[in-house]
Parts: sequence; C-alpha cells; structure tokens
Amino acid sequence: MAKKTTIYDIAKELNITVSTVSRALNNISTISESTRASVLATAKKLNYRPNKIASSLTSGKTYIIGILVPSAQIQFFASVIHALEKYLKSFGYSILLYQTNESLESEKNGIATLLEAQVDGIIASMSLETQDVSHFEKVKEEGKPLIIFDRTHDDLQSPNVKIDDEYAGYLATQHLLDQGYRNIAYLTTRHSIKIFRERFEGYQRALREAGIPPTPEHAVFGELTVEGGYAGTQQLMGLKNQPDAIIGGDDYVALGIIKALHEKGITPPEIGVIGFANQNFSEHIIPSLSTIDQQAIKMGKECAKMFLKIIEQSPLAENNITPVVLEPLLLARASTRRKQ
Amino acid sequence: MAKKTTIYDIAKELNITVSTVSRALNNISTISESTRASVLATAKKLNYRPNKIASSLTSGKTYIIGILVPSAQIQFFASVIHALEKYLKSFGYSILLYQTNESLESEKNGIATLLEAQVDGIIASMSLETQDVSHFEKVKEEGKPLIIFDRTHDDLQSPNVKIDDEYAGYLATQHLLDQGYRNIAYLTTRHSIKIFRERFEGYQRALREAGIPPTPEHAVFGELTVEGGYAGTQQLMGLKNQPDAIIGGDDYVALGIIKALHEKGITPPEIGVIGFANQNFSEHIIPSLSTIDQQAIKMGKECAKMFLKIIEQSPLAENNITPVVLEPLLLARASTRRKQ
DNA sequence: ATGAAAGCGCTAACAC
DNA sequence: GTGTTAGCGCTTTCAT
Repeated sequence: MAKKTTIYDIAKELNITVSTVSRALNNISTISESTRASVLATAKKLNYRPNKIASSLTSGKTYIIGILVPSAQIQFFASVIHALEKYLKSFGYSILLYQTNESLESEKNGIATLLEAQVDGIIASMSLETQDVSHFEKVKEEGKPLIIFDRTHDDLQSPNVKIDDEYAGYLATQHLLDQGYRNIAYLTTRHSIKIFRERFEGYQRALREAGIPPTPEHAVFGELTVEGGYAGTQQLMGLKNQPDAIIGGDDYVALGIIKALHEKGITPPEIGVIGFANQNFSEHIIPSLSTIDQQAIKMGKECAKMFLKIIEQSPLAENNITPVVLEPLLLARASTRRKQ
Repeated sequence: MAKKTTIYDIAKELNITVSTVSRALNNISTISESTRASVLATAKKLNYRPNKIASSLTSGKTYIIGILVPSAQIQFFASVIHALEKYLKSFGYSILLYQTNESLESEKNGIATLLEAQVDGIIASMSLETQDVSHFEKVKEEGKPLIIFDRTHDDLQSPNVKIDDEYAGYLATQHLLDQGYRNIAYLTTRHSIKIFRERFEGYQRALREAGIPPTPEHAVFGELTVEGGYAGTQQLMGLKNQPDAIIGGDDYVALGIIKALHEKGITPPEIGVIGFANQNFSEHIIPSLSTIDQQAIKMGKECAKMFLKIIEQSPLAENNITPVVLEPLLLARASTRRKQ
C-alpha cells in the first residue's frame, strides 16, 4: 500500500497550510465555505483518513472510554456493554474493553492498562475478589471520571448507577409471600460486594414485616452457578424443616434449584422458585421462571449519560453527581404462580 | 491533580537523557543494570505512567485490536469477545469494541472508526445485512490484518475461523435419524451469510444419504428468535404432513419450538427438537436441549492466535494463512433422546 | 480567513 | 552505554 495521506498532503495539493486543512476538517469557526469544500473534496480524493492517535496526543482527548467488567460472558455485563457501546458511539466515543475475570490482580492491571491508553474515563463494575479499592482511586487522581455500576463498594466514593438491591430482595420475597408461600429459603453468596448483602437484607425485612422470623438454616451461602443452586437445594431438601419456596441468587442458581427439585419429582410452583437478573432464557423455559429484572440495558444507558454529563463539566466535579438508582422489576411468571 | 510526569521528568531527576529513560523503560538492548534500576525506581517515585498514545504515534503500533461484531448481546459473540480479550491481553493487546447491530451502514462506520483509531488489526463477523463487502477491503488496503470469524462471505478473501457448518447441519440431522426420526423439519433464516445456507445443505445431504427426499414444506424460513421458532412450529403443525422432529436455526428458535409444542400438549422427545449454539441455558432447561456446540471460546482463541501469527510476519502476507475450521460438537440431550 | 510555528510524549536512528 | 536530534500527525496559540 502507498504511504498514508496526511493533512500535509492535502495542504500541498491545495497550496494552503495544514492549519487551514485542520480547521476545515474539524469544521472550526471561521473557515470560508469554499476552502472547506475543496479540502473535503481533496481529502476524499486522496483517500484521507484522520489519525485519531495524533489528534489525541495534541488535544488530550482520545474519545475512548474504558469499560472494566468481570466478564463479557456474564449476560448482565454483556447487556450493559452492549448498551454502553451503542449509546456512547452516537456521541463519538469508542469502547476499550477489559475483563477482570473476577480477579483483583487483573482488575489492577486493567485500570493501569486503560489509564495508559489515555481513556477519557472509566466505567467499571467490581470483581468479586475486590476488597481494597485503592487502585480505583488512581483514576480520579488522573482527573478522569470513574463511574461504578451495579457492584459498588462501601469504601469507594464515586458516581454510580445501580438498582435498589435491598428492594429487589424485598420484592422477590414479598411476591412469594403474596402467593401464599411461608417457608422461604434463600440461596446466595457471601462477600464484600454490597448488592448480595443488600438483597439478603431485603429478604429478611420482608419476612419480618410479615411476622415470619427468618430461619437461619434457610439461608444457604454457596456459588452463584447452576451447580450452586443444585447443591444448595439438595441441602435445603434434606432439612426436617423443608422450605416451600426458594429464592435463587440469580437465574442460573434458579435453574439449578429447578433441576434439583425435578429430580425429586417436584415442579414449581409446587415449591416456588424465583431468581434474579432476568436472563434471556428465563421467560422461555417451562415452567417460565419468575425473576427480578436488573435493567441491564437501562443501566448501561444511564452510565453513558452520567459519563457525558460529567465530561462536559469543567473542571470535573464528580461530587454533584447524584447516584442513579434504578427500580428492580418483578417479573411474576409460572414458577411462583400458586394463586390464579 | 499535578501535571502528569513524563520521561523528561525522570530524565531531569536523574541527570540523564530521555532516550536512556526510554530504553530503560522498554528494557532495550544495552542498558546498564544500574541505570535501569534507578530509572524504574524514580519512575515509581514520580508516579510515572507511560502514555501509550505518544508511543503509538512514533512506533506506529497501538497494541489495540478492533473487534467488530453484530452485537455483544448475542451470547455467541459475547463468548468470542470474552475469549479474544482474555487471550490477547496476555500478549499486551487491548480490545476496541464496535457493534454493528446487524446494520451494514453501522458496519461501514465501524471499520472507519477502528481504522481511524489506528488499531493494529481487525477481527470481525459480518452483519446479516452485509452483501457488498468492499468496506472490509479497506482494512487490507491499509496493510492491516483482517480476520473474519463465523459469518464469512463468498466475496471476501480473508483469513478466517469458522466451524464446519455443512457438517453441523449434517450432524444434527444424522443424530435425529439415528434416534429414529424420519420426518425432519428445519426452521432457519434466509440470506447471504454462508453459514445458514451451509447448515441447511448439510441437513439435506443427511436426508438424501438416508434415502429420504427433503420435503419442501418442511423447510421454513423465518426469524432466528424464540418468536420465529414459535411461529414456524405453528406453521409446521398445521400441515397434514406433520414432522416428527424439528431442527431450530439456533437454541432460541428451539426454545420457541418447545414452547409451541408444549401448548399442544407435546413434550420433546415425543417430537424431537435440536438447536444450534449451545447457549448456556440449553443444558439446564427441562427437557434439556440437544444442540450443536459452535465452540465460541475456541473460536475466539483461534482468531487471536491467527492474528498474532499474521502480525509477527513481515511483510504481512495473509495468503499463506490456512483457514481454521473447527469441528461442530453434537450435544445429544433429552430433547432428542428417543432411544435408550 | 489563513499562515507560521511550537509542541503533545515518545521512539529511533545516528553519533560518540 | 548514553546523548542528540528529528520526527510521528495533528491541534492550537499568535500573528497577519
């Protein structure tokens, strides 16, 4: 291939200077319509393609924003990424993706990588391993916006977007109570990410408000996987005091619950099952799975909006950014439909 | 925040020149161990963070590779992205993501955007709308590697990674025949992307080899969605000549098939149902769904390997790159298990 | 409305 | 083993 054409080539071709070319290309202030047109024409003729790297070096803006997530394979994150990219693209931003795979070590490297790439900001959700959050502080030290979504952390003050997780747990439990279930178990996981704790608290609050003291042995902490749901259910069904409904920490856990029940000849809603996340299969399995929708698409869009809002302020003052709290949505389906 | 520290600051601090600093930082050839150590030390002390943008401008390499896919929300692509990022990261590459959302227009913009960002190469899978592929040629014109995966196109000669789709269709059909099904229908979609046509051809070949002439009315072309599967199944069940097994164009279509059958009081494997893609729910629904695994993770990894292989050649000669064809994997599960 | 020139932070010859 | 210097392609004052 021939050497790449630069604004110098355009300038030479038209006997003008690069500054004029640059102005024409960026459609800046006082450019005569005629030169603008001719620049654009020769740019096209010479097959010119702007070099964003060069422009970034001078302007200090890359129009790239870093997305740091546990894994693109987790559908919730895939959906957030999808929405983020789709929305930010329309404002001229591209997405640089980094997956932590739930590793703190990788998360640290990710922040460094994104920062070295000179991203204009970072939108992140924490790994399960993360306890110390000091690596996130570096983003702010560089004066770049940092937005945390879904998996927030007590120690990190940052603009954030999440759903009301306590209410999500409450909502799931309340729904089961409404359907007449009384002996409600909960399969979740244990760690410092707030959301799981908050949901669990919502579960306990709903029970208490219904005058039902939470049964300790009905709270099982395990893995958030199909296998985890399966194992947890076996444990629960081995109790003298068997539950009549089980809340799964997410929809995969719920799948495991259904599987374990099925092997015992039980089909929901005989024992009620509800999950979290509204995975795309949940609506379509038989029986269809009740779940709490976490509004991934909306969350992605809200993150993008928040980023744009922060970036257009100067100087960057993140303090006046109000956190966005989305409302969890109860999707009541067959797996909990005891009453008509 | 203070002004960013550059290699000039390190140089000044140590009374050496930037070239020495640069060499030390990049661990180049003949650097005395002592200066290297002191440079690294002061770099750390001054909180130095390399500016990849600046380095890219001189070196011509960004260590960023562009990923262009229809949508990160389609699980297959999410898995490929996951594998790609995970693998390439270990070689120092970052991922710039662009979604076409199945739009040709967007695909063209995507190629332009990625090229302007000076990516070192592009790994792409085509949108369903794509017929003319000239925008992809621009990548090669810039002398950058272009790898196509899964959704290839007759008109575009490029290194590629895919599964043997004809065989995938054959495999699914053969499996149903093995299970004693004889009247096998196929719900798919129609367009210029090769893979769907090839799978369909595999289906026809399997039937012919079994001495069963394909029934035209058993080939239904619709949307590759749950709704498409549902509608197609209703159409098929309205025929005098009802099928005894249905192949879904993907696992979502299969979900729609099962749903429609369920409403008629039929549960697989009474009528056999098999899908494509091995979505993560397929194993866990009841009855578990037979499917053809497309090896998304492996495909991502193979793309990454191919990219690295191409990039380390000089000059870039993509002609000698043998396409990688992965073998589709039959996952025979309950939805087709007629025989013991 | 356009030109001249400095410089963004780094790399890579080429010297010594 | 280290210094000097010229860019990479673009933006952006400051002139005119």
